[in-house]
Amino acid sequence: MSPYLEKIMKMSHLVGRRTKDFPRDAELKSHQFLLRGGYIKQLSSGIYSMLPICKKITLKIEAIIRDEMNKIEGQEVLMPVVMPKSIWEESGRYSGIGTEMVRFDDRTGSPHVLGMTHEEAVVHMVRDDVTSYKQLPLMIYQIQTKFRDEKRSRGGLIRVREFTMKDAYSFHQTEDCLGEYYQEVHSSYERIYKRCGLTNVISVESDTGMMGGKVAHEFMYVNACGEDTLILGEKSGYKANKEVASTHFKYDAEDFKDLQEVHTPDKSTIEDVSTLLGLKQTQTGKVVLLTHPEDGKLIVLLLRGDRTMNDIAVKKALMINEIEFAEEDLIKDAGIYPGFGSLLGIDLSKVHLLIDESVVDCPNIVVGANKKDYHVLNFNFKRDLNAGQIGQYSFVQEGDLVIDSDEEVTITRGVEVGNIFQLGTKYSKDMKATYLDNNGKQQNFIMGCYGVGVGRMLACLIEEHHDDYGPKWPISVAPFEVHLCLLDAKKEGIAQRGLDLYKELKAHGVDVIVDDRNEKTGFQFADADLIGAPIRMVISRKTIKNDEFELSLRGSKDKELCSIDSAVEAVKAKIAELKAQI
RNA sequence: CGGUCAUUAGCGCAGCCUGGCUAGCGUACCUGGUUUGGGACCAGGGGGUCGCAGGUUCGAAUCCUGCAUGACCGACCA
Repeated sequence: MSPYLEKIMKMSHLVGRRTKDFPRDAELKSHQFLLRGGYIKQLSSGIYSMLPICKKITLKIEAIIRDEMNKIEGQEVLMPVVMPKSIWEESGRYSGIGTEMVRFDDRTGSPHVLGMTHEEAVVHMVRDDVTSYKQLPLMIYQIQTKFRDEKRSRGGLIRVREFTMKDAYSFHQTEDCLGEYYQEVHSSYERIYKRCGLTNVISVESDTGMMGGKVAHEFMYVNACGEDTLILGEKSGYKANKEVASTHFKYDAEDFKDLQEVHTPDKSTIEDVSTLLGLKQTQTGKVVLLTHPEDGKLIVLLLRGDRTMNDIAVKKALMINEIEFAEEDLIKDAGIYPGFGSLLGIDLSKVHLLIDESVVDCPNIVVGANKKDYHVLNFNFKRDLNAGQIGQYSFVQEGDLVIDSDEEVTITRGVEVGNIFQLGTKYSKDMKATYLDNNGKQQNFIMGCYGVGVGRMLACLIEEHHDDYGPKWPISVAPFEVHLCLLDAKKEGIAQRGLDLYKELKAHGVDVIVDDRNEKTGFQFADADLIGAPIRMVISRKTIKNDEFELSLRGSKDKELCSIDSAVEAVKAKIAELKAQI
């Protein structure tokens, strides 16, 4: 081999500067170590370059994903990052998606977008190609770059604008077939996380969001740094994203008391009113006032005072994409007095009325009186209003009961590292993608789609596996299996013996990096800790005397001495041992 | 989208309030030497459009205006 090429994968030539300085803007451990270890370099907000050790980890994660996708008969493809506007118009999403999709014109002025997901592209790919039921079912996947112009990227690789995603799309004749395949993918995902060494992952029911469709699950890495809130019933096995979680309400029956006005000067917030009247916030009601984007009418949502509007549920109930808070004029038009708003005595035909389940049976609550400085005691929905569309329009909160159970919910946080959706025929209908069934009749494909965020998973792996000095990579995804430190490299032939061993290990397929720099022990060890290879080998003046090296695991104080002559066997045995543990 | 703060060498920062010689410190980097089991030491050295654009001034890293970029926090409670 050329002497120039031989320098590769030696610490002296590794690109990616490690530093003991803590980056100023990094809060999360994963973010700190990714920067301190020379894994990533930020180019812009939420846009990062990946340096060699990070790319190596990514390749290993991708190889595991690829292997699992192939096991469930996936066919790997590559779709473009840049797509013409036209296919996004076909699906109707061009106007449905907001500014998170980057739009631009090419040199001829024809409009294009950057792909943030690839349902449109895959349907375009398949619809003229797959024409017979005999070709179904099938699954197509890719590992590719997505760009989403997020409002706020943060936390290193946890939330970014440009990222690598494995996305897969399946096509079926029947809902049953989709349902079965969906379960296959679910199991496949469980194997992916396990093989990568990410253990604390659960799947939860989730919102279908911009994807459309009915059934959906998200795979959540459970950790406080997560941006999603999870609602769990530990005994009943209930698991859902807060966005779609349901609860149920139980109230002790009370006699309905008479409505009664009460003077509440300048007290317009729930907190002030409940304090003034000596009531709990659960004994109050409030209205949230919104504008309907299509007919411009006021939306009135009645909630128990302590609860928070679930905007996703509201949008779903009214089948709209956006909601905004109502302007004061619109509120007054409907006959509602801001700050003391109420539904008592207003013309209900002028508004969209949504009733949260929390108030339906909640007895004798305080609500606004619709005039300045007054509230009304003892409102009872069924007696005093009994109108509107009842549903769950508030988020589940601490103290709520798990649906169909008397257990209190457990609330925790998670990072979404994967998602699976049953799309049904949404895209195949909108984009006119059909095949001929065995009766020669045209049918729309029934579809599913399945995503895994590669970089986000990498960051979660650091969150799960690290100590004070750096990441402790599971051997299946580690940038190197073995980190070989040569101490006192100038002395007693250590450098030569070490580099020979390094070449021998490489020749036997061991993924090894050698620290060939003439650096102090602590300096080398600190770098080794930041790189986080699971196995460490050391050759030094002490060990070379008996032609030995020292073998230890990342983060462990236990060391054993082995003969260099039998190093390959010893290291391979250790690698096998670690792999067997995953 | 709103608020707050920031931007000076690869990284972390000082200098700015009160304008003034060649812009400084730590770390990292280069050369030579001594060192080597948890981030060594000595000597020498290289590296800066002080985020950008205007303005004030004899003179701007420093004062003023605008812009850009980034970070953090917030975004139902009428």
